[in-house]
Amino acid sequence: MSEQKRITPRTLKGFRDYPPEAMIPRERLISTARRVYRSYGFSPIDTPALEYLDILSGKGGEETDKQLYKFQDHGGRWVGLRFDLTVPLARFAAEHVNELGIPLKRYHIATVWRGENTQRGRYREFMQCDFDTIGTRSVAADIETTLVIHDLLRAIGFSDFTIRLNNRMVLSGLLERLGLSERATAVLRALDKLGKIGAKAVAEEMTSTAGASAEQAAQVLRLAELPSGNEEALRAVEPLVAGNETGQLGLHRLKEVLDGATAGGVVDGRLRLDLSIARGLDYYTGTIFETFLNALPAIGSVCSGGRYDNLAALFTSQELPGIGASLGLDRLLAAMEELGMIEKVSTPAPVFIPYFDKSRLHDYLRLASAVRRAGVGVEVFCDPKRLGDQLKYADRRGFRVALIAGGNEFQAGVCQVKNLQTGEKQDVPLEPDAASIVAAIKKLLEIDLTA
RNA sequence: GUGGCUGUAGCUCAGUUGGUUAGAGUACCAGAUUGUGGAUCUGGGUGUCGGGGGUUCGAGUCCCCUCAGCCACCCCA
Repeated sequence: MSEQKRITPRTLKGFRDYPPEAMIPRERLISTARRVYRSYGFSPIDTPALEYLDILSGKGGEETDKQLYKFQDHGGRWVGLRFDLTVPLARFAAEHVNELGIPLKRYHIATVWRGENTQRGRYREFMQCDFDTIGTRSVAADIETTLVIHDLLRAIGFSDFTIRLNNRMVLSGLLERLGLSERATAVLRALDKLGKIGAKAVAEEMTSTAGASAEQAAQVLRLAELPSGNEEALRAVEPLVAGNETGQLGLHRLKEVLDGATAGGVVDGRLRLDLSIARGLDYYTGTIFETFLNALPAIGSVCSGGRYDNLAALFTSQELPGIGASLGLDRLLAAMEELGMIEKVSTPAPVFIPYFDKSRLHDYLRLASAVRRAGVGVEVFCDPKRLGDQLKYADRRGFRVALIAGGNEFQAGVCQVKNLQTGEKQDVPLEPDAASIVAAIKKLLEIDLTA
């Protein structure tokens, strides 16, 4: 026998395997997002992972360019892996709006790649769950976007979170008045760090890096000192944008979004005006969102987005205004893991049937398929090992119910339905359609859900 | 991309100033039990000490490089 050369199994930095324990909550989150998006009428789309490089790098940020995974394909074409879902959406919209019509409401749940340094909740391959409404400037879309973010977080199981709301036009108006329009990007980038590094450090960065005067920096920072109540904050902003049309328009829209969200059922306190959020991406032009978990603000925004005037300017002369947001699935999962919200289960099926009596395989299979027909997942163990071992397996995987039947049960025409969480068991008549057994299972599963 | 910290069994970790054959708990596997698991008992170490090179009589331990993880910067989900 010759020695076989083995390759060390490993994954690239920032790329991960997802074992069942990780994949089950992941899939659950994806299906929650899908359900919420669909409930507002957003339709699914998908686009290729690989695009022509000029399409991806067209937007042109230097930072973006550095993070792009790019290479030449077999035909010598320069291609790249998408690093977000917005640029592919722009290309998609430019190609297909005329067939699909406006407004185009789509969601897109897919993997993206960024070759940047890794950190907790930050990977090189991760999944985004985007939804966007394209082709309208109506405030109704801004409000709806707010409601979707809110419903999404609620549906996932959070109640303690804050959606921070801002409008780029207010910032622009203020900067115009201060004569800082030229330096807007750098100033806003500094302002965006307010929550993290504090007012003093922000002021310093504004004067040193962004080239603002101390007086200008102080003026910008007054945004941070706004009262915490939304009504009061709105009133306080008024004098700051007085006489500036852009700023006033932005302020008006903020008010409309706040009122609309309240009408749509967003509880007071979950949506907060915060003029210090600026978002890194510079294609946002109006409403901006960032969502933080109050229990874990350090992990950053888990759902961000905003309004843009002209999504596809790079690809078409047709003007396509829109608004949307993106749920950071992997970041959110990292947060949920840390908050103990991830149930340790490695089976997606709730019911377990031990392969108990060697001669009864067909009976087990029949029973399993009857239960499946009733819409409940069942696993039949595949080796007739000792019952204790099989139950141990079921326990480790997180099964909720076991259907145990051996010679005694078959003789008596019953099946033992066992609650694996409490150990309680009961004998239930074994019928051809397993109706009584299904009823017993459903009852158990319901009780567990409400507990 | 820059800087700092870390890396020993699947997991959590111990391992003395460099010294012989690298340990514990837990998990896992096999069995005292051919009918009942989530804390019974018994047996089993499952390890390229992240990888490579160097110093040394001798390296898990010291030095260099590299890979990976965490933290900060940057940027962002």
